[in-house]
Amino acid sequence: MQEAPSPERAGIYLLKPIPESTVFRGLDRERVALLCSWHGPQRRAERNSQLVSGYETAAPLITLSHGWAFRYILLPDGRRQILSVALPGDTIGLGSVLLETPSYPVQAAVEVVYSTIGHERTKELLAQTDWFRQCALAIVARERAEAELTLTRLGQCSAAERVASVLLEFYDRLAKRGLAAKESFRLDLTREQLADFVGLTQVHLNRILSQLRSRGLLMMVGPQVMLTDIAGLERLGVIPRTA
Amino acid sequence: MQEAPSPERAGIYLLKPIPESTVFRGLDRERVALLCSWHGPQRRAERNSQLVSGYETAAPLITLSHGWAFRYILLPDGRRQILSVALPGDTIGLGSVLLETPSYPVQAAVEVVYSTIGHERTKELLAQTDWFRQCALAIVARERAEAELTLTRLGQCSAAERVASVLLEFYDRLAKRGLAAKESFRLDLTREQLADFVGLTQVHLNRILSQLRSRGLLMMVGPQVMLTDIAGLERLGVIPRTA
DNA sequence: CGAGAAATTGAGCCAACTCAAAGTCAGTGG
DNA sequence: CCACTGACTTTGAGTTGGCTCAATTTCTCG
Repeated sequence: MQEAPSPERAGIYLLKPIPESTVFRGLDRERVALLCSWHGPQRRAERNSQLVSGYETAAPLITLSHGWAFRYILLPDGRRQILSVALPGDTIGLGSVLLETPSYPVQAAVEVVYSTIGHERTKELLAQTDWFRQCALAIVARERAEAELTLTRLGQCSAAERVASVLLEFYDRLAKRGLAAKESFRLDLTREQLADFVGLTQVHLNRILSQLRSRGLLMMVGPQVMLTDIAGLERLGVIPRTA
Repeated sequence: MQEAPSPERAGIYLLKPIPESTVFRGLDRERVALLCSWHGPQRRAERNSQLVSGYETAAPLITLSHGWAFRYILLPDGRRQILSVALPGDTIGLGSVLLETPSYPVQAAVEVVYSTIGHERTKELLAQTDWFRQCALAIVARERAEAELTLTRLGQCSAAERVASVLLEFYDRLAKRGLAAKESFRLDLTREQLADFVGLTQVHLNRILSQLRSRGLLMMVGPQVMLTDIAGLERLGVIPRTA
C-alpha cells in the first residue's frame, strides 16, 4: 500500500471513477466534492494484498477507484466464503462502522487504487451530516438486497446456474459504470476466488465453465469474458438481474 | 387477518413483547411509546397466511409480537429460498421501504400477532424523525450481517453443519428475548420450511436431524427442540454465533 | 529459459438428491 | 367415540452432481 505515483494520475482517479460510484449516486456536484475531500489520498495496493487485515475493530471506509477487491469470511478449518466482490466505484466497510463490529478481511484481487475515510471520521460524519447518513442507509440497504440474492444463488441454484448468474451480475454492474465493452468484460478473479464466491470447488467451477463454453454461452480468453449468448445465460441463471 | 380479539389481549401484546424487539433495542421509554403509537392495532393472522403477498410496491413495516414468519424468494420453477425468519420482536420490510423496491412475499409460519406502520407513513417517519432513521440504519446493517452469515452457511457448510448452526441461531435469538426455556425452544417451522431456509431437501434435512438425534446432540418432540449438547453443536456448526 | 502460480483434465467416491411408500398426527363429521 | 381426511414426517432404494486427490498443461514474469 503506497500513495498513487503522481498527482496527475491521482487527479485522474479522483475525477473519473468516483461520480459513477455507488456512494455518490445521485448526489449534486457540491456533495461529491465534499465526499472526495473527506476521502484521503488515492492509494495503490498490490494484487493479493490485504486492504483490511484480519478482524480490525476500527476499519476505515474504503472506496475503490480501480481494480477488484473482495470481502470474505474464513472458517476455522480454512474454508473461505467470499461475501461480496467490490468493483471500481464500490464502497467497502460501512457495515463495520455502523455496527461497531470487527470487520471481515478485505483483499485486493488485482492491483487496485482506492481511498479511505478513517473509522472515527466516518462515525463523526454519520452522526453529523444528514445527507451522508442518508447515503449510508441506501448503501447498506442495497448491500443487504445483494447479499440476499447471493444467498438465494447458493441455496437454490445448481452449479451452472450459479456461474451463469454470477457472470451476468458482474457484467451488469460493470456495464452500468461503463466498464464493459459490448458483451464482454474483464473478470479479475482467479478461479479459486470465483469458486469461493459461488460456493463450488475450483475444479468443479472449471468443468462448469468449459461446459458453458461448449454450449456456446460464453468465451474466455485470459481474464476476458465474452457473453456470447446473454439470453441463454439469463434463462440458466434464474436469479433475477438487479440491473 | 383480523384484529386481535379483546383490548386486554392487545394490551398485553403491546406491552410485553415490544420492548425486547430489535427495533426498540436501547430506546428510552418515551420513544418506545411513540413507536407503539405509530404502529397500527395488533392484528392476528393465521398460520400460512401471507402477511405480504406477492411483490407489493408499497408494503408496510411489520413488527411481530407473537409467532414466526418468514420472507422468501420464489424462483420461476417453484424453488423457494427463505431469506430470513422473523421471530417475535423482529421487524420485517424495512428494505423495501428504503429501496423503493417491490417487496418479497412474507408468510406466517404459525398463527401470528403483529402490527404495522404503513408504507408511506414509514417513509415520512424516516425522512422526518432522526432517531427513527438511526434505528433503521442499525436494523438494516444488522440484517445485512445476518444475511452474510446465512450466505456463508449455504456456501461452505455441509448439511449437518447447516442444521446445527441454524438451530443454534434460533436458540440464541429466542433466548435473548426470554423465549427459550433452558436448552430448549419451540421450532415453529415445518421441515419443508426449514429445508428451504438451509438449502436442503426436506427429505435430506430429515435424515440429518435424525442423525443429530442419534449422535445425542438434540432431541425433538413435536415442535419442541432440546439442544442436549450445545458445545457439540457449536463445534459442528462452524458459523460464528452472533449471540 | 526456468520457476512458480494458475488453469485444466482424469478417475473414483460420497453427500445430497429424486421418487416413492408408509407412518403419524390433528381436526372433522358421523 | 371412532373413522376419515389432509398435512406433515419418516424411512427405503437407487441416482447423480459436485467433491477429492492427483497429474498435467498453460500462463506470467523475472
